Amino acid sequence: MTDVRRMKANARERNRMHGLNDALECLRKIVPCYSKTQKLSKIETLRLAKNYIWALSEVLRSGKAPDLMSFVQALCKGLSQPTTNLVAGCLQLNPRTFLPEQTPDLPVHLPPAGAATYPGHYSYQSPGLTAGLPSPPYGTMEPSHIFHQVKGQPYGPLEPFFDGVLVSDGPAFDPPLSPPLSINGNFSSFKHEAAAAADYDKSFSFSVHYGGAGGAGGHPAVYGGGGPNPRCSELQVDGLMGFDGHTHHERMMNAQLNAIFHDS
DNA sequence: TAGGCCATCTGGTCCT
DNA sequence: AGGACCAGATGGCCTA
Repeated sequence: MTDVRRMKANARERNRMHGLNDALECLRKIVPCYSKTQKLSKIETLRLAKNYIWALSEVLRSGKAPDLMSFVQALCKGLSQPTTNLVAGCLQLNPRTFLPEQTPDLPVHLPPAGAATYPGHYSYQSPGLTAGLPSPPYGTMEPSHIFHQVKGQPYGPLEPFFDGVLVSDGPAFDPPLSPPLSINGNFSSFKHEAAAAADYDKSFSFSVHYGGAGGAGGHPAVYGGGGPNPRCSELQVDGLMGFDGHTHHERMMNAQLNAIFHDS
């Protein structure tokens, strides 16, 4: 191969890998626990994404709001200890509470009671939960990032699962960097849980939210203060990274999910 | 210093 | 023939 052809091939390969990395960066922002300062490695991003998809599939399959412990356990399956700690840190979880066999003697550093906090989201408190914990600042993840807020109820049916597990008091290191994704779904509308659903919205209303910039729950750094991320064009085309909440893609997803749940 | 992660280069293979 | 894709090799950077 001539030098010119080789150089052109190298440039193409570089470009291709940049595209791959851009897509991976988009994936990092979609999976739970996105942090600009503590980036997940490529392999950990893929593992976490796989676990996230699996966990959400299980939620859809079972039609029930899962408990937080099971969900986080599923998220952390196969992840390295530092990544597990990061996920735990994002959720204000003590890894020992959901991975007892893995981390039997982890030191726990919980924030002092009454410390300042960002209203409405849970943040991680330094120092790290374990010796292997990456340095702060950590990413943060609202409970609603995983599950949803039911009408008129701050964190809906999952709120009890956060009791004694999550710590909502404590200084925040970062505004939430993960897209404040929430899956709006009233799992309690199934027949066997009809009673519990009495106070909830009876109609299924699934939607995936990527909140706009601004406010403590916003995403200004990632989304450039309201503009789309040019690196995620393939997602924008489909509307997944939209700012207005209800894109075509999202409506399609809602329709499909609603169909699934109404058929069941 | 070792190990992990990453970007880049390179040659091979497959497809259009 | 040229481009896309892939995997191996290599070297740099960072952290424990």
